[in-house]
Amino acid sequence: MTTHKNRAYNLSVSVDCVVFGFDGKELNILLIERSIEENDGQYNDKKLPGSLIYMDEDINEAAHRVLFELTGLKNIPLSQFHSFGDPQRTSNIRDLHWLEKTVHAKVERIVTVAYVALIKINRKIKLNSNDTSANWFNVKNVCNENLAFDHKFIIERGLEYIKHWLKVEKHLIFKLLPRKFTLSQLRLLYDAINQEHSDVRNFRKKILQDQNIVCLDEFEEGVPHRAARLYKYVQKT
Amino acid sequence: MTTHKNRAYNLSVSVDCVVFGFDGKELNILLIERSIEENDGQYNDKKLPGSLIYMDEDINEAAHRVLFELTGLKNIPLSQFHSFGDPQRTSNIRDLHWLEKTVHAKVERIVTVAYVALIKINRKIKLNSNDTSANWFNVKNVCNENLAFDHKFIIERGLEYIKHWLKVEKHLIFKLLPRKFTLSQLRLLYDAINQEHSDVRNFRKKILQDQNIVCLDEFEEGVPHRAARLYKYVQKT
DNA sequence: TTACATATTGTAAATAATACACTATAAAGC
DNA sequence: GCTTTATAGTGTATTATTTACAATATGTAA
Repeated sequence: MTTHKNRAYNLSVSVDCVVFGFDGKELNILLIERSIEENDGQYNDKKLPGSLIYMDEDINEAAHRVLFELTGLKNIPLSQFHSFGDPQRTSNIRDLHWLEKTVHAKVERIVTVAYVALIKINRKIKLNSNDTSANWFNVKNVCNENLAFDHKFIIERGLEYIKHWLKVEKHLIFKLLPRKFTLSQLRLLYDAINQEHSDVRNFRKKILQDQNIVCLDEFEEGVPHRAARLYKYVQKT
Repeated sequence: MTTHKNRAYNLSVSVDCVVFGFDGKELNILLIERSIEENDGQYNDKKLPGSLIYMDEDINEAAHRVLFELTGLKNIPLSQFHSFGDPQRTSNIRDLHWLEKTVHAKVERIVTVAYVALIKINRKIKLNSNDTSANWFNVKNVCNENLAFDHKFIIERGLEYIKHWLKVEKHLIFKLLPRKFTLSQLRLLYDAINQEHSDVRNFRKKILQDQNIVCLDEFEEGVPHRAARLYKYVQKT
């Protein structure tokens, strides 16, 4: 067993937000693109919206603050899902230098508390700042991207978490859809999250049992084929 | 919104273990009883097995180490379930003083990462040390106990977590039972966790579908009535 | 021998899940 | 206006799962 000399009362705690959106076809995730100036040129990569918490700040509040600061998103229901505390997760010198420059302080080790959120993809995202900008990226392609720290791992765990979570709390899925949606959109979203291909008729049958899903007298517009009926989700007591 | 002056790079991170056991009738939890000497006499309360992590220690490793140090339990499968980071959770002066005395250091604020475990209640627990001792307590009565920090809240969340978790990963429940168990024990455990009263026949029918539960040619002994058959759980591929 | 306590067993009804293929409607191209 | 194309929308039969419900069996103790 390793021997440990010091109790850790001078490490840092951060929050990271794994925010999912749905573009009608595929699941997307909100990432911060960053540019790092280096001796041998510029280095570009992506990271989760996240930062260190303040000394007198609740971690949940911190998650909301950080998400707002980096993306402009406000009042997003964030759910804590896991904390990551491998000492090696901050071992990449590039990440550490960037962070120390950003927070103007020496950072030794960071334990991060990760949150997930499901939001509508058409929400307005903050405009680019000097060296970072927030954007949506297809979750499927994330494995090919350059990601900071252990953020690729955190995203995978976040994805597992929502998959599991939506099995139990089915209504949460509507947070990813526009207020008025078609049953095809809903089905494609189900299938995107659960990586399956569900039967159209059985899906409609099951879904329409839910009294919270109400049929509207409106139809989608601007499609080059028969327009689908719109539905909305209303939470009933 | 509150204004925050300092990034937190000098706070502490702890781990706390919510360890459940089953005594055949009720769900129990492993708590540390502690005695605090004060000017006006002795103060007794209980706390979760937990402590600060070391500076170069993984949080999962820390949870195992701390549980071993405080209870003597080794190789317990611990699952992280939530982190608690309200700055007010360490606002009780008595808790803070006790902790600072224990770790020989000044502590300002602690974010704790909580873990759950399900274990057999007959596992040997470490003998009492000078001012603390680990013991089993009925979960139902925990709300009437004196508990340190926000440990009452953490236990409630831990209980919700295992309830939810056992719905998905049903085999985990066997970690709470002796290797050989009766179907009544299993049913009482189910009911204790889920706060329900299941039908004897339907329960047996459903349970015995599981090929991993195998019927033994042995019966319980020393009961003042018809002895029940024993079963064991074997993980099959 | 009886009282007591818990173990053990089956069936019918209701509900939920699955498999499966054709018609309807709107826009676009000709 | 006719055809093509693309997606919307619909029903039924089969199987699997869940639920409700009560009498007999077997051991100890009085």
